[in-house]
Amino acid sequence: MEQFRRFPEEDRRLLESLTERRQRHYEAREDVIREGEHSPEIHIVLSGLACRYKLLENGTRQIMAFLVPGDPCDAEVFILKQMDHSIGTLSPSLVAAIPGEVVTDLLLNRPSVALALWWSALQDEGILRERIIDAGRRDAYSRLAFLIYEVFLRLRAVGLAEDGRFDFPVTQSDLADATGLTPVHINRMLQRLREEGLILAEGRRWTIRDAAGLRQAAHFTANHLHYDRAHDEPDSEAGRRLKGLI
Amino acid sequence: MEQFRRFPEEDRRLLESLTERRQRHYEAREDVIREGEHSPEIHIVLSGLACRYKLLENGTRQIMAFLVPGDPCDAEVFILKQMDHSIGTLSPSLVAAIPGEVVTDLLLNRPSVALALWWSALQDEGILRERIIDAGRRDAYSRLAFLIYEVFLRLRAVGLAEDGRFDFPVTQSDLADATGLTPVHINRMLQRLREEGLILAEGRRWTIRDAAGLRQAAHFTANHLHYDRAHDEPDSEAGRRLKGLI
DNA sequence: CGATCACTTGAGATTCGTCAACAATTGTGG
DNA sequence: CCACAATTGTTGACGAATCTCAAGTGATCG
Repeated sequence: MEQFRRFPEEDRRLLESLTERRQRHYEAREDVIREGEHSPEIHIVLSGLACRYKLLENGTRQIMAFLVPGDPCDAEVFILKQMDHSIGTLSPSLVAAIPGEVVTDLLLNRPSVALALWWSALQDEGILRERIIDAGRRDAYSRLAFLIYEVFLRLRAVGLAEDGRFDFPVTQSDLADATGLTPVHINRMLQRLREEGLILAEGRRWTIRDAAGLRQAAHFTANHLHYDRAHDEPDSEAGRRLKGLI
Repeated sequence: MEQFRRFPEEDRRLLESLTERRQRHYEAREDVIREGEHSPEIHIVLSGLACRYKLLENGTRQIMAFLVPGDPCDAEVFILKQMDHSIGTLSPSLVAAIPGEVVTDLLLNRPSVALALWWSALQDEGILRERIIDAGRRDAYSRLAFLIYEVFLRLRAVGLAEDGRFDFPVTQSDLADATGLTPVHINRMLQRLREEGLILAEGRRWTIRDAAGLRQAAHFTANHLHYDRAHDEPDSEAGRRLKGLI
């Protein structure tokens, strides 16, 4: 959540204490919240890997986003009556629950947190848009490369990818559900990525062996992640405007 | 913008006067704002049809969303440094520009407007997610049916579709760019939709002839649009919480 | 040690894309 | 109002990407 702008020390401690108060451990493949449900609290992934998904009439599952540690899951139930999709874990995960009233209070009194939440929502949108391009205009090979590279970047941004190595506990079926391809085809494309020396996947442990090559295979351009002002740069105009706003 | 909750009369008048003050007419296929740009104002489509799109390296265009009258185009430049995609018109359109400071002021002092903007952003997200499913798991026929049905619903929600008839001034190429298909294939699928008596397209004027059939062809489930509490129902818990919030 | 789940491989079917030609419509200048 | 150009829509033949089905290998776990 600090990728848009660093929090004041006070806010960081406050958030840490909030996430420590109500935690729950989920097994792999458990639901955190289901389509149609409303929740009085919002959830934040602390460790593990989760995803937004939807079950379709024909029984297939579409994964619409991966959620890495630090990602808020369901800030939207706050405004909308119910979830229009489900959140489920892919690996054993630790998830914090923050009561709605507390979030209200944060939005009211902690502009840095409000800004971070807003930024997170906008980043989500950017990622979704990119995934549409991905699905619509790239072939299976690029699509898979894109997905892997994006997950890698996002994990690295939260300090979970050292030296191009990271845990990515998904099955080839999960990747199929996320890309809209079949497991069989995912398998073949993974082989190609491996043969070409771009990645290495040993069990759930992945390694990016040729980041530039992978990026190229994915036709990746990063500006949809809006990471570029992640640090202590002087605030932008908009940032300044909003700082005292909420 | 009132689909989530009606505005107080005062707010409505305020917004109307704001949109009247700075309007600009665009021809078909003009850009309102381009990828990479930052704008000191946000734009709202008043009439016509616009879209969010992105040009890819290979020269193709991906349309990620249609913007119908009432839709805010670029509320995000408010927070993010620059647009990660472009907004362009598809037909001659009237677009209002509202200066950033005014928006700041609205967010501060007009909870109903703040809520509407937030809701609009969340609805956008839902639509994007649905489009991912669309691209990933539906065949060309359903994809096209889905797109048409969704546009119809959104136009109807803003009073621009009487009796299943509405203006939808797009070429088959535009539809191809929006669905990730080729114009040729769009043509064939449109023929099929016509043959089956689901739709009628005479020039830019479209008619839904069999809404239920189209809905079925599209595998459409509407909850991602979150229209269900469009009217003067008692406020939800979240709505009440937020009312005094921003 | 057997069962289950994930992964791998091959062959054939299907959807959709590509290319190329042509028809219909719209727009434009004379 | 006409003639022509440009854009949009339509059609067919063919090829490529991806899916489906089916079988088999390999790991993991009780």
